[in-house]
Amino acid sequence: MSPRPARKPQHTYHHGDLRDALVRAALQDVERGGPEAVNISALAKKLGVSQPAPYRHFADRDALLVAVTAEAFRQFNVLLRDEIEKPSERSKLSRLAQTALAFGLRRHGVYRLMFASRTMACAPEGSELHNAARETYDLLLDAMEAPQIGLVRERHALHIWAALHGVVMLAEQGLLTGKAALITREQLVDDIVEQTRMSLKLAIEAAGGEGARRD
Amino acid sequence: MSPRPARKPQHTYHHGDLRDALVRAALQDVERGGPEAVNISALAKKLGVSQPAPYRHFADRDALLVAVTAEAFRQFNVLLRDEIEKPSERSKLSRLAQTALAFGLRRHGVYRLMFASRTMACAPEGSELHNAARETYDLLLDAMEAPQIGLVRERHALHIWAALHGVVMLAEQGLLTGKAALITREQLVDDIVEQTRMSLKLAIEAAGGEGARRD
DNA sequence: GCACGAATGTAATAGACTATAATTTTAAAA
DNA sequence: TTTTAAAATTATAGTCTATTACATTCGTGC
Repeated sequence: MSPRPARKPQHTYHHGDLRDALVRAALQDVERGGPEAVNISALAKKLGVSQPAPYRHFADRDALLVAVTAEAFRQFNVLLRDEIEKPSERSKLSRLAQTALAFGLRRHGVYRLMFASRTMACAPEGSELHNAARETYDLLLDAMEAPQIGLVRERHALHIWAALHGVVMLAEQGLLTGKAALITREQLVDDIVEQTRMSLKLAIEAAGGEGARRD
Repeated sequence: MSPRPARKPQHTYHHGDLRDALVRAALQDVERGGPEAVNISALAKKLGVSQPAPYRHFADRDALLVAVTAEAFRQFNVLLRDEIEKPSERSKLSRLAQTALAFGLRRHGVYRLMFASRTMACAPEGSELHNAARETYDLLLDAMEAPQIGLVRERHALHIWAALHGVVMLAEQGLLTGKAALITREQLVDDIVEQTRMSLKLAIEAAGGEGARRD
Protein backbone atom coordinates (compact mmCIF):
# COMPACT_ATOMS: atom_id res chain seq x y z
CA MET A 1 0.00 0.00 0.00
CA SER A 2 1.17 3.50 -0.79
CA PRO A 3 1.84 5.91 2.08
CA ARG A 4 -1.29 7.47 3.46
CA PRO A 5 -1.90 11.22 2.87
CA ALA A 6 -1.57 13.05 6.19
CA ARG A 7 -5.19 14.09 6.29
CA LYS A 8 -8.00 13.90 3.83
CA PRO A 9 -8.98 17.30 2.41
CA GLN A 10 -12.53 18.02 3.42
CA HIS A 11 -15.46 17.76 1.06
CA THR A 12 -13.48 16.94 -2.02
CA TYR A 13 -15.44 15.07 -4.61
CA HIS A 14 -12.60 12.60 -4.98
CA HIS A 15 -11.50 10.77 -1.91
CA GLY A 16 -7.96 10.54 -3.19
CA ASP A 17 -6.99 7.39 -1.38
CA LEU A 18 -10.12 5.29 -1.37
CA ARG A 19 -8.59 2.02 -2.44
CA ASP A 20 -6.04 1.87 0.33
CA ALA A 21 -8.44 3.34 2.85
CA LEU A 22 -10.87 0.51 2.07
CA VAL A 23 -8.23 -2.15 2.59
CA ARG A 24 -7.13 -0.61 5.87
CA ALA A 25 -10.65 -0.23 7.20
CA ALA A 26 -11.68 -3.70 6.05
CA LEU A 27 -8.64 -5.18 7.76
CA GLN A 28 -9.79 -3.60 11.00
CA ASP A 29 -13.22 -5.15 10.61
CA VAL A 30 -11.72 -8.54 9.82
CA GLU A 31 -9.63 -8.19 12.94
CA ARG A 32 -12.76 -7.88 15.02
CA GLY A 33 -15.19 -10.23 13.33
CA GLY A 34 -13.36 -12.25 10.70
CA PRO A 35 -13.97 -12.17 6.94
CA GLU A 36 -17.75 -12.23 7.28
CA ALA A 37 -17.62 -8.89 9.11
CA VAL A 38 -16.59 -7.02 5.98
CA ASN A 39 -19.50 -4.91 4.79
CA ILE A 40 -19.06 -2.77 1.70
CA SER A 41 -21.92 -0.43 2.52
CA ALA A 42 -20.70 0.17 6.05
CA LEU A 43 -17.16 0.79 4.84
CA ALA A 44 -18.37 3.35 2.32
CA LYS A 45 -20.34 5.14 5.01
CA LYS A 46 -17.41 5.14 7.42
CA LEU A 47 -15.09 6.58 4.77
CA GLY A 48 -17.63 9.23 3.80
CA VAL A 49 -18.26 8.12 0.24
CA SER A 50 -21.37 6.88 -1.48
CA GLN A 51 -22.26 3.22 -1.14
CA PRO A 52 -21.25 2.14 -4.67
CA ALA A 53 -17.96 4.04 -4.67
CA PRO A 54 -15.90 1.03 -3.51
CA TYR A 55 -16.92 -0.82 -6.67
CA ARG A 56 -14.74 1.61 -8.63
CA HIS A 57 -11.76 -0.06 -6.99
CA PHE A 58 -12.86 -3.63 -6.41
CA ALA A 59 -14.98 -5.73 -8.72
CA ASP A 60 -16.82 -7.22 -5.78
CA ARG A 61 -16.58 -8.07 -2.10
CA ASP A 62 -14.34 -11.05 -2.78
CA ALA A 63 -11.84 -8.88 -4.64
CA LEU A 64 -11.63 -6.59 -1.63
CA LEU A 65 -11.04 -9.59 0.62
CA VAL A 66 -8.24 -10.75 -1.65
CA ALA A 67 -6.53 -7.38 -1.26
CA VAL A 68 -7.05 -7.45 2.48
CA THR A 69 -5.61 -10.96 2.70
CA ALA A 70 -2.58 -9.92 0.69
CA GLU A 71 -1.97 -7.00 3.04
CA ALA A 72 -2.41 -9.31 6.03
CA PHE A 73 0.21 -11.70 4.66
CA ARG A 74 2.54 -8.80 4.06
CA GLN A 75 2.27 -7.76 7.71
CA PHE A 76 2.56 -11.34 8.93
CA ASN A 77 5.65 -12.05 6.86
CA VAL A 78 7.34 -8.83 7.97
CA LEU A 79 6.64 -9.76 11.58
CA LEU A 80 8.12 -13.23 11.15
CA ARG A 81 11.12 -12.04 9.17
CA ASP A 82 11.95 -9.38 11.77
CA GLU A 83 11.77 -11.98 14.49
CA ILE A 84 14.04 -14.57 12.92
CA GLU A 85 16.60 -11.98 11.84
CA LYS A 86 16.86 -10.65 15.37
CA PRO A 87 19.85 -12.06 17.29
CA SER A 88 18.76 -14.17 20.25
CA GLU A 89 19.66 -17.02 22.56
CA ARG A 90 16.57 -19.01 21.67
CA SER A 91 16.32 -20.87 18.39
CA LYS A 92 14.95 -19.16 15.30
CA LEU A 93 12.37 -21.90 14.96
CA SER A 94 11.02 -21.50 18.44
CA ARG A 95 10.79 -17.73 18.09
CA LEU A 96 9.10 -17.95 14.72
CA ALA A 97 6.57 -20.40 16.12
CA GLN A 98 5.80 -18.28 19.16
CA THR A 99 5.47 -15.17 17.02
CA ALA A 100 3.07 -16.89 14.68
CA LEU A 101 1.08 -18.25 17.61
CA ALA A 102 0.78 -14.79 19.16
CA PHE A 103 -0.36 -13.34 15.83
CA GLY A 104 -2.91 -16.11 15.39
CA LEU A 105 -4.39 -15.54 18.82
CA ARG A 106 -4.26 -11.76 19.03
CA ARG A 107 -5.46 -11.11 15.49
CA HIS A 108 -7.52 -14.22 15.09
CA GLY A 109 -10.01 -12.72 12.67
CA VAL A 110 -7.18 -11.86 10.31
CA TYR A 111 -5.56 -15.23 10.89
CA ARG A 112 -8.80 -16.96 9.90
CA LEU A 113 -8.93 -14.92 6.72
CA MET A 114 -5.39 -16.00 5.89
CA PHE A 115 -5.61 -19.67 6.75
CA ALA A 116 -9.20 -20.77 6.99
CA SER A 117 -11.22 -18.80 4.48
CA ARG A 118 -12.74 -19.39 1.08
CA THR A 119 -10.68 -16.43 -0.12
CA MET A 120 -7.46 -18.35 0.35
CA ALA A 121 -8.93 -21.67 -0.70
CA CYS A 122 -9.86 -20.12 -4.06
CA ALA A 123 -6.48 -18.48 -4.65
CA PRO A 124 -4.99 -20.22 -7.70
CA GLU A 125 -1.41 -21.43 -7.65
CA GLY A 126 0.86 -18.60 -8.76
CA SER A 127 -1.49 -15.86 -7.62
CA GLU A 128 -0.31 -13.04 -5.40
CA LEU A 129 -1.99 -14.66 -2.43
CA HIS A 130 -0.55 -18.05 -3.08
CA ASN A 131 2.92 -16.57 -3.38
CA ALA A 132 2.48 -14.67 -0.13
CA ALA A 133 1.64 -17.92 1.65
CA ARG A 134 4.58 -19.57 -0.04
CA GLU A 135 6.79 -16.81 1.35
CA THR A 136 5.57 -17.61 4.85
CA TYR A 137 6.48 -21.23 4.30
CA ASP A 138 9.92 -20.25 3.04
CA LEU A 139 10.49 -18.24 6.21
CA LEU A 140 9.68 -21.37 8.17
CA LEU A 141 12.10 -23.45 6.13
CA ASP A 142 14.72 -20.79 6.71
CA ALA A 143 14.08 -20.75 10.45
CA MET A 144 14.63 -24.49 10.66
CA GLU A 145 18.36 -24.01 10.03
CA ALA A 146 18.58 -27.52 8.67
CA PRO A 147 20.37 -28.84 5.58
CA GLN A 148 18.29 -29.90 2.63
CA ILE A 149 18.31 -33.70 2.62
CA GLY A 150 15.63 -35.29 0.51
CA LEU A 151 12.28 -34.34 1.96
CA VAL A 152 13.36 -34.54 5.57
CA ARG A 153 13.26 -30.81 6.12
CA GLU A 154 9.94 -30.43 4.27
CA ARG A 155 8.40 -33.20 6.27
CA HIS A 156 9.32 -31.59 9.56
CA ALA A 157 8.43 -28.10 8.40
CA LEU A 158 4.98 -29.25 7.42
CA HIS A 159 4.61 -31.03 10.72
CA ILE A 160 5.37 -27.84 12.61
CA TRP A 161 3.26 -25.66 10.40
CA ALA A 162 0.30 -28.00 10.69
CA ALA A 163 0.59 -28.36 14.44
CA LEU A 164 1.03 -24.63 14.96
CA HIS A 165 -1.98 -23.94 12.82
CA GLY A 166 -3.92 -26.56 14.71
CA VAL A 167 -3.12 -25.04 18.09
CA VAL A 168 -4.26 -21.61 16.96
CA MET A 169 -7.49 -22.91 15.50
CA LEU A 170 -8.36 -25.22 18.37
CA ALA A 171 -7.69 -22.45 20.84
CA GLU A 172 -9.80 -19.99 18.86
CA GLN A 173 -12.62 -22.50 18.66
CA GLY A 174 -12.58 -22.91 22.41
CA LEU A 175 -11.63 -26.55 22.14
CA LEU A 176 -8.78 -26.38 24.62
CA THR A 177 -10.82 -26.82 27.78
CA GLY A 178 -10.88 -29.24 30.67
CA LYS A 179 -7.51 -30.76 31.43
CA ALA A 180 -6.27 -29.41 28.11
CA ALA A 181 -6.65 -25.88 29.48
CA LEU A 182 -3.94 -26.63 32.02
CA ILE A 183 -1.39 -26.64 29.22
CA THR A 184 -0.70 -23.15 27.92
CA ARG A 185 -0.68 -22.66 24.21
CA GLU A 186 2.85 -21.37 24.36
CA GLN A 187 3.97 -24.52 26.17
CA LEU A 188 2.18 -26.68 23.66
CA VAL A 189 3.90 -24.93 20.76
CA ASP A 190 7.26 -25.17 22.49
CA ASP A 191 6.68 -28.89 22.98
CA ILE A 192 5.84 -29.33 19.35
CA VAL A 193 8.88 -27.41 18.22
CA GLU A 194 11.22 -29.29 20.53
CA GLN A 195 9.82 -32.67 19.66
CA THR A 196 10.18 -31.91 15.99
CA ARG A 197 13.71 -30.52 16.37
CA MET A 198 14.67 -33.75 18.07
CA SER A 199 13.18 -35.86 15.33
CA LEU A 200 14.80 -33.67 12.69
CA LYS A 201 18.20 -33.98 14.34
CA LEU A 202 17.94 -37.75 14.39
CA ALA A 203 16.85 -37.86 10.77
CA ILE A 204 19.75 -35.65 9.70
CA GLU A 205 22.25 -37.77 11.60
CA ALA A 206 20.83 -40.94 10.11
CA ALA A 207 21.01 -39.45 6.61
CA GLY A 208 24.54 -38.20 7.25
CA GLY A 209 25.69 -41.77 7.88
CA GLU A 210 24.54 -43.07 4.52
CA GLY A 211 25.60 -40.12 2.35
CA ALA A 212 23.43 -37.00 2.11
CA ARG A 213 21.49 -35.16 -0.63
CA ARG A 214 19.29 -37.93 -1.88
CA ASP A 215 15.80 -37.31 -3.15
CA MET B 1 -32.47 -36.96 14.06
CA SER B 2 -35.53 -39.19 13.84
CA PRO B 3 -35.78 -41.68 10.97
CA ARG B 4 -36.95 -40.12 7.76
CA PRO B 5 -40.48 -40.96 6.46
CA ALA B 6 -40.22 -43.06 3.33
CA ARG B 7 -41.75 -40.41 1.08
CA LYS B 8 -43.44 -37.14 1.72
CA PRO B 9 -47.19 -37.22 1.02
CA GLN B 10 -47.97 -34.78 -1.76
CA HIS B 11 -49.53 -31.38 -1.22
CA THR B 12 -50.13 -31.71 2.47
CA TYR B 13 -50.29 -28.41 4.27
CA HIS B 14 -47.88 -29.71 6.84
CA HIS B 15 -44.56 -30.98 5.65
CA GLY B 16 -44.38 -33.42 8.54
CA ASP B 17 -40.62 -33.59 8.77
CA LEU B 18 -39.42 -30.10 7.98
CA ARG B 19 -36.96 -29.70 10.81
CA ASP B 20 -34.96 -32.79 9.99
CA ALA B 21 -35.30 -32.24 6.27
CA LEU B 22 -33.79 -28.79 6.70
CA VAL B 23 -30.83 -30.14 8.63
CA ARG B 24 -30.22 -32.85 6.07
CA ALA B 25 -30.47 -30.51 3.11
CA ALA B 26 -28.35 -27.85 4.77
CA LEU B 27 -25.70 -30.44 5.54
CA GLN B 28 -25.56 -31.27 1.85
CA ASP B 29 -25.07 -27.62 0.98
CA VAL B 30 -22.37 -27.24 3.61
CA GLU B 31 -20.66 -30.27 2.14
CA ARG B 32 -20.41 -28.50 -1.19
CA GLY B 33 -19.75 -24.91 -0.25
CA GLY B 34 -19.10 -24.70 3.47
CA PRO B 35 -21.21 -22.87 6.05
CA GLU B 36 -21.65 -19.78 3.87
CA ALA B 37 -23.48 -21.89 1.28
CA VAL B 38 -26.48 -22.36 3.56
CA ASN B 39 -29.39 -20.33 2.24
CA ILE B 40 -32.70 -20.46 4.07
CA SER B 41 -34.75 -19.27 1.10
CA ALA B 42 -33.22 -21.80 -1.25
CA LEU B 43 -33.73 -24.60 1.26
CA ALA B 44 -37.40 -23.70 1.67
CA LYS B 45 -37.85 -23.70 -2.07
CA LYS B 46 -36.09 -27.03 -2.48
CA LEU B 47 -38.25 -28.63 0.22
CA GLY B 48 -41.42 -27.20 -1.26
CA VAL B 49 -42.45 -24.96 1.61
CA SER B 50 -42.85 -21.21 1.84
CA GLN B 51 -39.79 -19.11 2.47
CA PRO B 52 -40.53 -18.28 6.13
CA ALA B 53 -41.51 -21.84 7.09
CA PRO B 54 -38.01 -22.76 8.32
CA TYR B 55 -38.26 -20.02 10.94
CA ARG B 56 -40.91 -22.14 12.69
CA HIS B 57 -38.11 -24.57 13.53
CA PHE B 58 -35.03 -22.40 13.84
CA ALA B 59 -34.86 -18.94 15.34
CA ASP B 60 -32.41 -17.85 12.68
CA ARG B 61 -29.77 -19.02 10.24
CA ASP B 62 -27.22 -19.48 13.00
CA ALA B 63 -29.55 -21.79 14.92
CA LEU B 64 -29.88 -23.97 11.83
CA LEU B 65 -26.11 -24.07 11.49
CA VAL B 66 -25.82 -25.14 15.12
CA ALA B 67 -28.14 -28.07 14.45
CA VAL B 68 -26.24 -28.96 11.29
CA THR B 69 -22.95 -28.84 13.17
CA ALA B 70 -24.33 -31.08 15.89
CA GLU B 71 -25.44 -33.61 13.29
CA ALA B 72 -22.03 -33.41 11.62
CA PHE B 73 -20.28 -34.15 14.91
CA ARG B 74 -22.63 -37.06 15.50
CA GLN B 75 -21.66 -38.57 12.14
CA PHE B 76 -17.97 -37.83 12.69
CA ASN B 77 -17.92 -39.39 16.15
CA VAL B 78 -19.75 -42.50 14.96
CA LEU B 79 -17.21 -42.86 12.16
CA LEU B 80 -14.28 -42.54 14.53
CA ARG B 81 -15.79 -44.83 17.16
CA ASP B 82 -16.52 -47.53 14.59
CA GLU B 83 -12.96 -47.31 13.37
CA ILE B 84 -11.22 -47.62 16.72
CA GLU B 85 -13.51 -50.41 17.89
CA LYS B 86 -12.74 -52.46 14.81
CA PRO B 87 -10.06 -55.10 15.38
CA SER B 88 -6.94 -54.42 13.32
CA GLU B 89 -3.21 -54.89 13.06
CA ARG B 90 -2.54 -51.17 12.91
CA SER B 91 -2.72 -49.02 16.01
CA LYS B 92 -5.99 -47.43 17.05
CA LEU B 93 -4.34 -44.03 17.01
CA SER B 94 -3.10 -44.34 13.46
CA ARG B 95 -6.47 -45.54 12.22
CA LEU B 96 -8.33 -42.79 14.04
CA ALA B 97 -6.00 -40.20 12.57
CA GLN B 98 -6.33 -41.51 9.02
CA THR B 99 -10.11 -41.70 9.35
CA ALA B 100 -10.29 -38.13 10.58
CA LEU B 101 -8.00 -37.01 7.77
CA ALA B 102 -10.14 -38.70 5.15
CA PHE B 103 -13.27 -37.11 6.59
CA GLY B 104 -11.63 -33.69 6.65
CA LEU B 105 -10.58 -33.94 3.02
CA ARG B 106 -13.63 -35.63 1.54
CA ARG B 107 -16.20 -33.56 3.41
CA HIS B 108 -14.15 -30.45 3.77
CA GLY B 109 -17.11 -28.07 3.85
CA VAL B 110 -18.54 -29.93 6.80
CA TYR B 111 -15.15 -30.15 8.43
CA ARG B 112 -14.77 -26.39 8.18
CA LEU B 113 -18.14 -25.92 9.82
CA MET B 114 -17.05 -28.19 12.67
CA PHE B 115 -13.57 -26.83 13.26
CA ALA B 116 -13.15 -23.45 11.62
CA SER B 117 -16.45 -21.61 11.82
CA ARG B 118 -17.98 -18.87 13.89
CA THR B 119 -20.71 -21.35 14.78
CA MET B 120 -18.30 -23.46 16.79
CA ALA B 121 -16.31 -20.51 18.06
CA CYS B 122 -19.50 -19.14 19.61
CA ALA B 123 -20.60 -22.41 21.20
CA PRO B 124 -20.46 -21.85 24.95
CA GLU B 125 -18.80 -24.39 27.22
CA GLY B 126 -21.33 -27.01 28.21
CA SER B 127 -23.46 -26.56 25.10
CA GLU B 128 -24.47 -29.50 22.94
CA LEU B 129 -21.85 -28.52 20.37
CA HIS B 130 -19.10 -28.13 22.87
CA ASN B 131 -19.89 -31.53 24.33
CA ALA B 132 -19.88 -33.10 20.89
CA ALA B 133 -16.39 -31.75 20.28
CA ARG B 134 -15.38 -32.93 23.73
CA GLU B 135 -16.58 -36.41 22.77
CA THR B 136 -14.31 -36.34 19.72
CA TYR B 137 -11.40 -35.44 21.96
CA ASP B 138 -12.28 -38.27 24.33
CA LEU B 139 -12.22 -40.71 21.43
CA LEU B 140 -8.74 -39.49 20.66
CA LEU B 141 -7.62 -39.95 24.27
CA ASP B 142 -9.09 -43.44 24.17
CA ALA B 143 -7.30 -44.28 20.94
CA MET B 144 -3.98 -43.32 22.44
CA GLU B 145 -4.04 -46.40 24.67
CA ALA B 146 -1.77 -44.67 27.14
CA PRO B 147 -1.95 -44.50 30.91
CA GLN B 148 -2.92 -41.24 32.53
CA ILE B 149 0.24 -39.73 33.96
CA GLY B 150 0.00 -36.06 34.79
CA LEU B 151 -0.63 -34.18 31.59
CA VAL B 152 1.60 -36.33 29.43
CA ARG B 153 -1.26 -37.95 27.58
CA GLU B 154 -3.11 -34.64 27.17
CA ARG B 155 -0.04 -32.96 25.83
CA HIS B 156 0.47 -35.60 23.18
CA ALA B 157 -3.20 -35.83 22.34
CA LEU B 158 -3.35 -32.11 21.73
CA HIS B 159 -0.22 -32.31 19.64
CA ILE B 160 -1.79 -34.92 17.42
CA TRP B 161 -5.12 -33.21 17.23
CA ALA B 162 -3.54 -29.89 16.34
CA ALA B 163 -1.25 -31.36 13.72
CA LEU B 164 -4.01 -33.42 12.18
CA HIS B 165 -6.23 -30.40 12.02
CA GLY B 166 -3.41 -28.42 10.52
CA VAL B 167 -2.79 -30.94 7.77
CA VAL B 168 -6.44 -30.93 6.78
CA MET B 169 -6.68 -27.17 6.72
CA LEU B 170 -3.40 -26.55 4.91
CA ALA B 171 -4.34 -29.14 2.31
CA GLU B 172 -7.78 -27.62 1.85
CA GLN B 173 -6.27 -24.18 1.48
CA GLY B 174 -4.00 -25.43 -1.27
CA LEU B 175 -0.92 -24.67 0.79
CA LEU B 176 0.71 -28.04 0.27
CA THR B 177 2.36 -27.33 -3.07
CA GLY B 178 5.87 -27.36 -4.44
CA LYS B 179 8.14 -29.87 -2.73
CA ALA B 180 5.51 -30.23 -0.02
CA ALA B 181 3.19 -31.81 -2.56
CA LEU B 182 5.59 -34.74 -2.87
CA ILE B 183 4.60 -35.83 0.62
CA THR B 184 1.13 -37.31 0.70
CA ARG B 185 -1.20 -36.15 3.40
CA GLU B 186 -1.57 -39.70 4.63
CA GLN B 187 2.18 -40.04 4.95
CA LEU B 188 2.38 -36.76 6.78
CA VAL B 189 -0.26 -37.83 9.26
CA ASP B 190 1.42 -41.19 9.75
CA ASP B 191 4.68 -39.40 10.45
CA ILE B 192 3.03 -37.17 12.99
CA VAL B 193 1.36 -40.09 14.72
CA GLU B 194 4.53 -42.14 14.82
CA GLN B 195 6.69 -39.29 16.02
CA THR B 196 4.22 -38.56 18.76
CA ARG B 197 3.87 -42.22 19.78
CA MET B 198 7.62 -42.34 20.13
CA SER B 199 7.71 -39.24 22.28
CA LEU B 200 4.80 -40.50 24.35
CA LYS B 201 6.50 -43.84 24.96
CA LEU B 202 9.64 -42.11 26.16
CA ALA B 203 7.67 -39.82 28.43
CA ILE B 204 5.78 -42.74 29.95
CA GLU B 205 8.97 -44.69 30.55
CA ALA B 206 10.60 -41.66 32.14
CA ALA B 207 7.58 -41.12 34.39
CA GLY B 208 7.48 -44.82 35.27
CA GLY B 209 10.99 -44.57 36.69
CA GLU B 210 10.11 -41.85 39.17
CA GLY B 211 6.70 -43.19 40.26
CA ALA B 212 3.62 -42.57 38.12
CA ARG B 213 0.27 -40.78 38.61
CA ARG B 214 1.47 -37.36 39.59
CA ASP B 215 -0.35 -34.22 38.63
C1' DG C 1 -67.20 -37.33 17.07
C1' DC C 2 -66.06 -32.57 17.93
C1' DA C 3 -64.23 -28.35 19.93
C1' DC C 4 -60.15 -26.05 20.91
C1' DG C 5 -55.44 -24.84 21.67
C1' DA C 6 -50.80 -25.64 20.05
C1' DA C 7 -48.03 -26.53 16.27
C1' DT C 8 -47.03 -25.63 11.69
C1' DG C 9 -47.83 -23.60 7.64
C1' DT C 10 -48.71 -19.12 4.22
C1' DA C 11 -48.82 -14.26 2.39
C1' DA C 12 -47.21 -9.80 2.77
C1' DT C 13 -43.69 -6.93 3.90
C1' DA C 14 -39.54 -4.54 5.90
C1' DG C 15 -34.63 -4.03 6.03
C1' DA C 16 -29.74 -5.06 5.01
C1' DC C 17 -26.45 -5.81 1.71
C1' DT C 18 -24.47 -6.59 -2.96
C1' DA C 19 -24.20 -5.05 -7.32
C1' DT C 20 -25.18 -2.45 -11.81
C1' DA C 21 -26.54 1.49 -14.88
C1' DA C 22 -26.66 6.09 -16.07
C1' DT C 23 -24.91 10.43 -14.97
C1' DT C 24 -21.76 14.10 -12.92
C1' DT C 25 -17.50 15.96 -11.22
C1' DT C 26 -12.62 16.36 -11.17
C1' DA C 27 -7.78 15.97 -12.51
C1' DA C 28 -4.55 15.91 -15.74
C1' DA C 29 -2.82 15.16 -20.52
C1' DA C 30 -2.85 16.96 -25.22
C1' DT D 1 -7.94 25.39 -23.07
C1' DT D 2 -10.09 21.55 -24.50
C1' DT D 3 -10.64 16.90 -24.10
C1' DT D 4 -10.66 12.64 -21.90
C1' DA D 5 -10.35 9.11 -18.41
C1' DA D 6 -10.74 8.24 -13.62
C1' DA D 7 -13.46 8.52 -9.74
C1' DA D 8 -17.25 9.85 -7.78
C1' DT D 9 -22.72 10.28 -7.50
C1' DT D 10 -27.86 9.08 -7.68
C1' DA D 11 -31.15 5.73 -8.70
C1' DT D 12 -32.45 1.18 -8.84
C1' DA D 13 -32.79 -3.97 -9.03
C1' DG D 14 -32.13 -8.37 -6.81
C1' DT D 15 -31.17 -11.59 -3.08
C1' DC D 16 -31.47 -12.96 1.44
C1' DT D 17 -32.82 -12.70 6.33
C1' DA D 18 -36.33 -12.01 9.36
C1' DT D 19 -40.99 -10.44 11.33
C1' DT D 20 -45.97 -9.89 11.49
C1' DA D 21 -50.53 -11.21 10.86
C1' DC D 22 -53.37 -14.73 9.32
C1' DA D 23 -54.72 -19.77 7.86
C1' DT D 24 -54.71 -24.69 8.35
C1' DT D 25 -53.98 -28.95 10.54
C1' DC D 26 -53.09 -32.13 14.38
C1' DG D 27 -54.16 -34.26 18.43
C1' DT D 28 -56.10 -34.26 23.01
C1' DG D 29 -59.90 -33.97 26.35
C1' DC D 30 -64.68 -34.00 26.58
